Amino acid sequence: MTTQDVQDDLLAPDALELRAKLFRGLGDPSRLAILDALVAGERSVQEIVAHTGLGQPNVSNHLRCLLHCGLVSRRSEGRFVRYRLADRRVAELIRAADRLLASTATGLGDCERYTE
Amino acid sequence: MTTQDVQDDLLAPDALELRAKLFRGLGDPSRLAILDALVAGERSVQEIVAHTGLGQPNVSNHLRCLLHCGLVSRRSEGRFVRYRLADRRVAELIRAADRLLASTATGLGDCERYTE
DNA sequence: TCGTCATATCATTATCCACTGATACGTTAG
DNA sequence: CTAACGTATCAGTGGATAATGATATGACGA
Repeated sequence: MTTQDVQDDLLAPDALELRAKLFRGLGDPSRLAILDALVAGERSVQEIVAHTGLGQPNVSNHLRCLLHCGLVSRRSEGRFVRYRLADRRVAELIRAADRLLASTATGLGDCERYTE
Repeated sequence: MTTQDVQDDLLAPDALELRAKLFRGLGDPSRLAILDALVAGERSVQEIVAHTGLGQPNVSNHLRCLLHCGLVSRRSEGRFVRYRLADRRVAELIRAADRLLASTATGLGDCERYTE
């Protein structure tokens, strides 16, 4: 078994880092609330502010982050900017997480590691 | 539209928190490495240490966390404890994330918000 | 019974990351 | 052209979370 064969069994470190980044990106309640607002369709920043209850600069900053990593897309319409999910698999990933939460990962309710 | 109707359009705050916790739980490179080691099947703590290169107390602590939230399960075999993924949907969630990374969320490579 | 091995626990420390408030920027209407 | 509206930017502050090293605990073998 060559070194390459050994390595084939391991995930490349940067692939692991990318996964971690994606999950960390989704690990923020504010960004999840924003994505949840977008599951229903295209929305403006103000509509998202109203939907989530978050502050406008906060929403704008998170949207910039989500846009940069490619989870959402945007188009301008005069002074309004409308955001949407870039791919329906974003919603699918969140639904897959929900199914796991409902069936297996039931201990998160009384998790002591993460604050509520 | 009653208050209840309004609420129906919003995700319950604690449902959002649970999602955030699950994703934060997966947002750690060490825990992802551990889960990746378990995708291949049941392993002992030492095997996971060898596979991931992480310290033994570190692996043990993360396994405790994963066990508590329900993502992995364990069985004792003498002085050895063997861990495995509690549900194949854990691996499916990770694969769904990988597909998103490969196709849409391509900006995470040069993400400035999260360290590498 | 005791030493060894495998695993678990925890305090300390260091690092990571989100929100606010003020304000800048672009578009629109009068 | 200017004020108002919608959105974007950012420094400062505060809170969250992971790894280490030492050590405790339980099982096993001689």
